[in-house]
Amino acid sequence: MKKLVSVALEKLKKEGLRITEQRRAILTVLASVDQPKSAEETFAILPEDSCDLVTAYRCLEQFEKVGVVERGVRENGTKVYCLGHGHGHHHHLTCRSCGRTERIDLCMGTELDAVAKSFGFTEVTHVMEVFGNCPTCV
Amino acid sequence: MKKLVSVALEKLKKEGLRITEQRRAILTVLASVDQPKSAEETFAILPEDSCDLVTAYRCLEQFEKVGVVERGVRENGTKVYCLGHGHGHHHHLTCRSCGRTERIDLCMGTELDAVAKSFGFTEVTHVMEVFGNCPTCV
DNA sequence: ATGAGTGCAAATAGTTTGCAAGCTG
DNA sequence: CAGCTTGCAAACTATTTGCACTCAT
Repeated sequence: MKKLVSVALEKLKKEGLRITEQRRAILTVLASVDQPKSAEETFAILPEDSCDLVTAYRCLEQFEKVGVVERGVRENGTKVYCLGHGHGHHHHLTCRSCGRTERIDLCMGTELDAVAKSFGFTEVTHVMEVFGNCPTCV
Repeated sequence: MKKLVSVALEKLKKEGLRITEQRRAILTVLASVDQPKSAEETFAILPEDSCDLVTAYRCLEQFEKVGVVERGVRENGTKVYCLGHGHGHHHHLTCRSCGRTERIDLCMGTELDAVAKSFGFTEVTHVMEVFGNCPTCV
């Protein structure tokens, strides 16, 4: 998991962003969990006084901008972020009641790109989240 | 377009929901636009004093619960709703700057269902939105 | 030293809730 | 006429912004 953090930090540097204790802490949290987290959740896991909640929001936004983290959306609209798990783009299956998350590699990014481009759209991105009730929560 | 509204009203009745002027107005708006709208946007299009913004929120929530409308999420997390266009489940390609929306029939709901069920998840739903910059906005 | 990054306070956007009054079936 | 619906006010959650100060480079 340590590696994920240093790779991320490396990328930050490459993109001209500065490396601070706060950013290192946030990335460490994201690397230690296996599910996408919202800014507030990430903040809650952070060691006491690592940084301000606002900083968490700002950092995550920056991280996303340079591609260090991927952003998803919860069923209720909350934005969530996760490190690329070293495997780039992927999606998640999340339990509505307990939040348990499984990784899904299924993705039709290529097809979507093609369709979007046929409409003349550029810089195509997509958000996809799958929700359900997991076996232990039924 | 009129037909869409009456079909929807019919469904409401079948589900035990009451038919009011407010609901009719909201459905009429959704039927008249070809893109998913948020509660606030829908409210803004509504003829003056059709109903309260809160009512729009509540109605859309009810509509979704009984399957009269489908819910999606914008890139920024805003919830959006649209009538089924009479063709059930589908997705959208939305321009980030002007909001222009194209319908996409591409969907891997079946595959997602299968994967989710293999994890033991039930009541599987998914949210997918595609974003890009449309040709006239470049 | 200089501008990116941070903390704190306060403002926003979007949405939800409580409650009394109104209207539908 | 019972109870689903609505309107209004107010609370809330998630997120953003302004500004002075600090720290990484």
